[in-house]
Amino acid sequence: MKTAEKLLDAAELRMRRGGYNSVSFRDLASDVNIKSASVHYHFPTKEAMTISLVERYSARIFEQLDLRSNKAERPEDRLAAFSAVYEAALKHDGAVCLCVMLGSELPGLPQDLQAVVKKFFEANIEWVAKALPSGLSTAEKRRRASTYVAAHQGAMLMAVAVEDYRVLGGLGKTLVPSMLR
Amino acid sequence: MKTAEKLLDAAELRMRRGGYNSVSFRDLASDVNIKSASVHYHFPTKEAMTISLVERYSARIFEQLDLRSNKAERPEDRLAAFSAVYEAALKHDGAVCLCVMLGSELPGLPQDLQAVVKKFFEANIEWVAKALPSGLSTAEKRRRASTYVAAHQGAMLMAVAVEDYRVLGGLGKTLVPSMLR
DNA sequence: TTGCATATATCTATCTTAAGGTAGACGAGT
DNA sequence: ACTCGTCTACCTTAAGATAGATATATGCAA
Repeated sequence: MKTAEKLLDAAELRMRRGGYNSVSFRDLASDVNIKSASVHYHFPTKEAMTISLVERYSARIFEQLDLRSNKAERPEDRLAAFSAVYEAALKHDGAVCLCVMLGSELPGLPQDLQAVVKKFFEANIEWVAKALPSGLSTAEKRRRASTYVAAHQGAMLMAVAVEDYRVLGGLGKTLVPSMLR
Repeated sequence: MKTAEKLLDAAELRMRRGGYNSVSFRDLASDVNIKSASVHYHFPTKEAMTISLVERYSARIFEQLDLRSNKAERPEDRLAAFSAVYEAALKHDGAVCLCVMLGSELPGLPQDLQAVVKKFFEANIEWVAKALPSGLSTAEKRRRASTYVAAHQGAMLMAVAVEDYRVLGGLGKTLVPSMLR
């Protein structure tokens, strides 16, 4: 596998566990058995690397959302697909969504990075809003979608904090009815 | 006001904006017009200071929860009080809950600090669980309470990220019915 | 085929900045 | 005299970043 990809893998894992400031080029370098200075060959700065990382992560999430929902027609099935994607990510990697970490640190992050993180959240809200019943107004859809996304982000955070992954699992059951009502 | 309190105020604001790693003794010192070495007179280490901070913060939150709910008997009113406390905190300070920040960085924090942050989350879940209708089983109460707390934590995060505080405002309306059903 | 040139990917060595923390002096109030 | 709160000066560690040397593989021309 290419070194750049390996670096992104290492960075993703670390960042999803400890956030932007917990990741150092030295750690990443030792993860892939090179020296920290060599990391700059692949990514000029830490900000640039993280932007690449968010973009790769975002693409993967939306790919999976499409995959899991392409046969789902009913709103409740599409919402369930959304939950499933994040539940799978949490369980598979034992770490929260990358943008939960970056979102919480947002004001302290470099400008351009802030922008791509915000874009990720907006895209999530839009995806969920589109999944909601067509009878609702645009504003109401957006309100509910924000709630739904927020609940998932928060649930991942709590699940790791209290070490109980069921927090995320219980979400759909509890939340979906209020989304469709 | 005492210097120690002023330091905690400064630390709280900074930590709620940027997390544990974004706070330095030098910044805090300059916030209250002393030198960074003097901070160690009031708090021996950064970890100790942050533990004090979380304890002060936790006490304040639960004080306000009791205050806003002492006349509330019905579950929906007590849940509304919970939402109101965090909405007020978000709007007043323009920053998320302290433990959203610390919770997201949890694995990278010093051990003793981790413990008090977890305790805060547990206490929140318990408070909400107690507010739920008495007809529900203990397990079901806990599941719903976790969801409710998680949704609020996530909503604060998203509200700041997408710069739209209504994300938190809309929570109660959307969520409370599913809590009581 | 030989031989030089270029691109790729890494290295060593070093710089600068900032962090948490410590030791010990100093001055003001009791 | 003693305590409180602050100071100056310093230590150690780690971070992001840069410069320039080095090795290897690829491509191309004589």
